[in-house]
Amino acid sequence: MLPENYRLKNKYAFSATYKIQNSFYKNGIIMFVGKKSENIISPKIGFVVSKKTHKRAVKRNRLKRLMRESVRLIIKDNFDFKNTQSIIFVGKSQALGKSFDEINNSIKLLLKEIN
RNA sequence: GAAAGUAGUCGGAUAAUCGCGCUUGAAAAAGUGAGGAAAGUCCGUGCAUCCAAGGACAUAUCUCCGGAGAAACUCCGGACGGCGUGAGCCGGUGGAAAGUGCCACAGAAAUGAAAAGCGAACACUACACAAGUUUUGCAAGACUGCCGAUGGAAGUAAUUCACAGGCGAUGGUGCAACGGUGAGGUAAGAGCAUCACCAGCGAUAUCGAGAGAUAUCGGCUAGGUAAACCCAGAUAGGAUGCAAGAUAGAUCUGAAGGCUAUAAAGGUUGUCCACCAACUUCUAAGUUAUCGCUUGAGAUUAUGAGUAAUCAUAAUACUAGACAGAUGAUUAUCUAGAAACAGAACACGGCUUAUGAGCUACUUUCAUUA
RNA sequence: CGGGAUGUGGCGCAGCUUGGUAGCGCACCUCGCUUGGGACGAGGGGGUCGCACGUUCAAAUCGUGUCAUCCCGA
Repeated sequence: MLPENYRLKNKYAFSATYKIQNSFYKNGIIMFVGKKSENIISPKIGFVVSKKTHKRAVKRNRLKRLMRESVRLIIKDNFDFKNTQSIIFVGKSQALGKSFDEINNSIKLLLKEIN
């Protein structure tokens, strides 16, 4: 898990982020970007791989962990999120079974889209 | 040496860097962190709340015997049946001489077996006869087949008879035709108070705790289907599942109408009796925390009892407990050049299914050599 | 976590209760009709009933297990 101030937690935060409908797609990963506001130190980030993507829990967990690890390394490099409140990454079936390098590149490309 | 069977084991390891959950601690830090199936949810329980604590019927589940177990579509040992050359494996395995139903097609007949048909009159088709169709009647005396002993008829006789009589063998149909195969026997035949072997039924004796096994005798035979209804026996308080539920805090508001009669409607198990509760309109609020939560019908080791499942006693350690939900990423080396199936969400006992590369023990069959 | 349903030609559905013949519509192929096409008419092909085992003389149908898909409740 990410450090506690980076976690996107409750149901209202998730649905609020989805409602903005500001999304980007790359290699089986969809990124939803939430509102912007001043005085935000760290963005809240959530990861979703639904049961419809794959039936087996092991494969869903694997994709989620790879995405989380990639984001963790990016945060460590002091990436500038430009005062974004919340971000959600949704894994789709095209991303299943890919290596860490492929996932990492996709997420880096997606995060460049934030303005 | 090859091919099998059974039981068990293993379920990646090491190092470096960057990280996560929980516990302890003031902090630094230390400890600890998925499975053999955690899966499917197919059974059975604990635990929790609510209803009932009264009765009847219905309903559901189970079904060889003994034992184990909290219970189980559970396990162990045995019996019987089936499969396999064998080691072994598989089996929802009570009752069809209580009753009902079903057994397609074929066949005379599918279960009180047997009608393998026959005769006559009238009508129709037809010129008529022959022949056919239809209708009606008949009940073991008749018909097809086998036989011609006995009796009868014909004939000198051999012999013949759609004569009486005897028989249910043979042929055909079908999964199945009121025991099977062979011999004797007979005119031909037949379980035929004839025989041998076998199946089945009943009785008796012996062995066994029992399922059952073995032997002898008897009469001389009763179709299949209960994973069709059913019968018999046994068992079962019901509903809802940890998002159960408990505690604390916040909220849970306020107002008006209705609450007499009839009918209808809700809940408690499917029904009945019986019992319990209540509605409508306007209006207000709603991102909580802790417990339940892991010390247990537990685990490991040893000893004892038992064929075994399992049980008893003693010692040892405490070993995930999250809540957008922890076990990860990268690199290198190795087993084996690329590690399968797969992720705890209250817990436990089973069953079922998925699974890479090997290893160990015992057993069987075949081949080769001595 | 709990509950329910479905699986049958290429597609959508009957048949299962009460076991013996797998059928209907659309689509497909051939022929006819037409100057040609469509429509119409006639004829034809194609499925072993998701999979496995069992009960039975006989299974799409009955029983058990298993796989997949869909839906509902908290």
